[in-house]
Amino acid sequence: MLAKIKSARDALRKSEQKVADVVLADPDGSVQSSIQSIATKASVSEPTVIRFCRALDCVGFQQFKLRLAQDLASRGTFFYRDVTTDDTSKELATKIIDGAIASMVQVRNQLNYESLEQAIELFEGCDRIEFYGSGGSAIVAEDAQLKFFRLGKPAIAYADPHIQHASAALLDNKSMIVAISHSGRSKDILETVKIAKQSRAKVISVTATKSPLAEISDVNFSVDVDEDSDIFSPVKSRLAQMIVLDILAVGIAVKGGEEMLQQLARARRAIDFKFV
Amino acid sequence: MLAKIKSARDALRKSEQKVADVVLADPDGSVQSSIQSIATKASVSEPTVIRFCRALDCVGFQQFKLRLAQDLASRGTFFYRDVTTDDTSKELATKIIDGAIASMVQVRNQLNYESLEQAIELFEGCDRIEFYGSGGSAIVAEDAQLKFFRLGKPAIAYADPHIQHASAALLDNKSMIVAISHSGRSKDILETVKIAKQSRAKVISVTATKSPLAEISDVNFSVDVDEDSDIFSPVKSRLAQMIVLDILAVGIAVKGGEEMLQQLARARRAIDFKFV
DNA sequence: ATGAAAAGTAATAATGTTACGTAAATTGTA
DNA sequence: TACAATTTACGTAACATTATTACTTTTCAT
Repeated sequence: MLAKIKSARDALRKSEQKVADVVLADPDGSVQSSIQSIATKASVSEPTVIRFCRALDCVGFQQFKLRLAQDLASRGTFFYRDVTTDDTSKELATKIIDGAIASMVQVRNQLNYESLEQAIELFEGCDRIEFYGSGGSAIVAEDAQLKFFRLGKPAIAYADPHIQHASAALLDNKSMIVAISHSGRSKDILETVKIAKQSRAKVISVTATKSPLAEISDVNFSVDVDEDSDIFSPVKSRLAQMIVLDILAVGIAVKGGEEMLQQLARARRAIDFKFV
Repeated sequence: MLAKIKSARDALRKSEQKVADVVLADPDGSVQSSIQSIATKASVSEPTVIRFCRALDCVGFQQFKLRLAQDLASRGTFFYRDVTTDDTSKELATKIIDGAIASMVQVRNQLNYESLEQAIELFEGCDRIEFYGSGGSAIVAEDAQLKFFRLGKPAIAYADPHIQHASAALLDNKSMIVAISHSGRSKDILETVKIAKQSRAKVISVTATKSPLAEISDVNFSVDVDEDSDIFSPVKSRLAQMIVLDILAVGIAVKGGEEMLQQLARARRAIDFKFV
């Protein structure tokens, strides 16, 4: 949630930003405050605080406070202290893994189940799915392709922006695309999505809350991870994105019932001869 | 908090016990309920619920809810239970994430730090590194390539077995290869590694303990993940492999000192213009 | 200058909390 | 044992706080 506020901050309205700053400055205090005291601290009106909460995908102030509280609680369990140059290899490994776990816990707490169900429904109405991502997100897109094509519909992943554009132009209203981006601000992916929308394809995104990409998507899965700790290696956001898409894939498989289960088993047996 | 309720339960008054039972029966639901709905569910009055909260050292219902929420967020059970077809989307997501976390914890417990240091040392003596993996492991290999080429040495990933063979034949004793495989029994990857060894390259593997692949490698990172639970989607072993390689990459970067840090920062700035 | 978006005011609804009274249980005394 | 006296448990209803909605004013961009 804290990461979510940080990444959404710039996309918020002026007085909502004031609220964001107040909360970020003292998260622990905020979870115990009423709407009134936060409004006063930020010198804004109370409805503005509510609007702020809504902008962060919460239904109201209470839910916002609960989520924030949970975020703070899980922060304490797995310290994601940054790696330093004088760590022993054991400390290093522990820090990295704990950081990864912390971001998974965050995903668990912030995942929007409505989005999940919407996405599943959209998928069922489509006859093909394409995954777009560049750089690190290209890995996630490919991983998703592997998962999804076992579900019985054509699934493709493109990393090259030019090919993404070309492919997006050829979609129709029975197509679904999944745009994956850490920041949600990559020009290439935004352009790709615009083209896909012109083709009337359904757009799912896996990116930062309130980012330009999230705003133009039909359904967004918010994945917000602290930038700071990514200096050495941006593995955390990638893991988070992968797990979100895994949940989506499994959700679809489960909805598909017995039939789809057998399909999955068949896909697995098909490669058995490859092993000693 | 849950434990607290349980142990305090018998010392509570009769109607407060009813409240305790309601909360214990559905803690997740309770944190989202109002005092009223809990009172109704327990067939007691609202003040009784407050008294119940006070008995648990909370100043009011709100504080109780916050504490309970934090408790739930940080409860570190993470026991993996298999996904079933009648899970709600929430249960499903929770199970998948818990499974992923469980496998991370497993990595943390079984990671061999000696192997880590050996691998770092081997890397320092090499002037190039290649990653080989097929199927799901190809994703991991590509991810590793992204991480490692920022460290200043040529890094390549190959998914195609034929190309792997060809490339492995062209290595020398200043080369390092990383073979990634879930089972460690893929004929293709075993063949690739044999060729690489003939070329005198150093062989690191990320695979199952005691598997054929592990046995013929110079250094192995054991990654063992339950097969059974992979029916729907084999994301867990992939996450585990990725995190192991991330630890290796960060370990190398940290050993590289200030110089390498600047290199990483440079790599990051180079793509800034891509964003809006 | 006009319209759309943003922020605030004031009324309303909901929720939590307190004060008080009644019923039940407990204790002491005849 | 019976019957008050006293304490404890619980609920009712009034109250206060807090969140939310509807509406108005302001601000900004065109």
